[in-house]
Amino acid sequence: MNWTDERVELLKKLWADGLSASQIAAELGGVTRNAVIGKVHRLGLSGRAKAVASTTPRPRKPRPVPSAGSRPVVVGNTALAQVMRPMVEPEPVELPDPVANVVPMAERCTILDLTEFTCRWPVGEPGKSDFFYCGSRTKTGMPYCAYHARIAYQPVQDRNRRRVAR
DNA sequence: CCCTGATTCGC
DNA sequence: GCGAATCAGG
Repeated sequence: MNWTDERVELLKKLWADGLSASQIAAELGGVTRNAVIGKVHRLGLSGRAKAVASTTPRPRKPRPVPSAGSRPVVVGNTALAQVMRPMVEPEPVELPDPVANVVPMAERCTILDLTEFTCRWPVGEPGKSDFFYCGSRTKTGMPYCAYHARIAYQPVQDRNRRRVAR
């Protein structure tokens, strides 16, 4: 997944909106929060709000590298994220939310698995085989994980705006 | 332990 | 240029 102009633009927007790097990474799909942060720095967008006052120059550390068999390292379910992204015609309302596809497979659970600390955000069609709950960890006392909470409590038109007019 | 951004440096 | 690994901090 390369940094197309469109993705960079979205990154800039979300960063300006104050979203965290991990949230932006989930929104973009196919990238980690490290990738987002790295890009932010390369774009010169860093220094948002409270710069972590690390006046102390961080000592560098030697990097032991696997060297031999370079492992693939799969990050998240990038496959699903990729499928969702290339939405050619943005239909206003009934689009499946790209959000649904950022939920890691490992976290997904049924209603029976839900606890006080698992995200209750439903994904898919209830009754269908692909239906599940997010299952990610929630903030204490919250019904949703940090990411879905943000969406759940966002005004509807605000949620749609991005898809419609981006 | 969860999370945040910052930084380095092999690729 | 990219981003994993790692850091410092909340």
